[in-house]
Amino acid sequence: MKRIIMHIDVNNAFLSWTAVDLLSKGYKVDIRKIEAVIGGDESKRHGIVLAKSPVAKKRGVKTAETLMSARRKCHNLKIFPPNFKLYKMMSNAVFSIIRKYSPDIEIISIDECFLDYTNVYKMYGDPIKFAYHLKDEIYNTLKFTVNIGIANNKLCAKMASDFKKPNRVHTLFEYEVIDKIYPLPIGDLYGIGKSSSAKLIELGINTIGDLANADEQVLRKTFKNQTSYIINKARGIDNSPVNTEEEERKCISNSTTFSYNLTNTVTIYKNLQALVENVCRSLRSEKKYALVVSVTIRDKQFHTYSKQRKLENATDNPDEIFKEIKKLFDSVWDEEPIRLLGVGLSQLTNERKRQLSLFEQSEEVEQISELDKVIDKLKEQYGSSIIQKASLVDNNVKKKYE
DNA sequence: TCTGGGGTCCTAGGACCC
DNA sequence: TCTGGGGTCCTAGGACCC
Repeated sequence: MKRIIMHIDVNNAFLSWTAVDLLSKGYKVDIRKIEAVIGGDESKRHGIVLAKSPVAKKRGVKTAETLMSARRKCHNLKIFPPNFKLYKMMSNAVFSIIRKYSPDIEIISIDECFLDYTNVYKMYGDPIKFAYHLKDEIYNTLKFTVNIGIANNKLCAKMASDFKKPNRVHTLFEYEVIDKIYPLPIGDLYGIGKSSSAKLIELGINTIGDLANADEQVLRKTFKNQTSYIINKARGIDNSPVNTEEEERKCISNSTTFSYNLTNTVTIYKNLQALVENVCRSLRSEKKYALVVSVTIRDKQFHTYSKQRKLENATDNPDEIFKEIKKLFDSVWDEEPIRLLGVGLSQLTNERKRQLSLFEQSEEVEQISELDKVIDKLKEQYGSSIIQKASLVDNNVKKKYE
């Protein structure tokens, strides 16, 4: 028997969620119905579009474009700041409605998930009727709309939910693939971005159908061993299972774009240290240890480069990680003014796997870790400003005078 | 003109070993 | 003077997604 998979996607999630929040606070305008976007603070150089209203979209506003450019397209554009705490709450609310019907869901981002309907088919019946019911229940309960795509695999369910928006249910069953997606431009295929579509168009492949019928040997020169994978995607073939288990995190990172470019090493180190503290907090909350640490630098020309190093032993110790980060930074920075700094941890393990040297006391290592855990607890209860390492108590962190 | 932040996965080249 | 081939690990960077 064929699987039945649904993909549930909140329409313009950040903007819808902010709209609902504003209306609940007495705001008179539904920002979904005007030229509006959710965007960062331009004075902090975070000035890009995170989400757009359908009206703004009609005027050509695209996600991730600059607010400056969006304003040129919409002369009455209203810009609202993001509220990630609110978004997390809204996200949890929608997933818990879906989870009432089946535990077989895979959450793939803050605003979308897959539901494997196969096992509950007998219980709830016709998937299309069910999808309409679910969509309406979400709207009636939470006051925002979703799109639902129904198909025989995840890829097609995802493609289907991306058809006409908002507030729609679409199907893309195996027998509908040729009619419904073969005519679409190649860039509409999930996983084919700007770079790959440019290469494909160069090869005369303009639609998903062109790719589905392409000569594998010809594509192999460009796409190597990804070739049959992307051709299968164009044909709507995807056997990946709905992954109910929460995936273990594979990396943790934190980065900041500064209001002003940094050149002063004292300020740079303080910011690197703050980034290290952040990633280490996440690391400890996951009860993991990192084997690889990396630093990323973006300079004022927007050139981005990085350096990483594998450690002898996995660690969650911020001082140890900061020492490495500082070394990596010193070895790679070319003294160009810095726009962004990032710190990353990867190859995460569940054990410290630490081979103690002869003179190292195991209790000492434990104590450091225990102290950090206590600090985390305090921060959790009283907010992150309650306690800071002495070296971080300095207003200069993230406030630049350069 | 201006361009966020957090992820995952893949490739390519060099080092190193047998 | 001419110089194998695999295999694995590490690092840098790019592509793609939301």
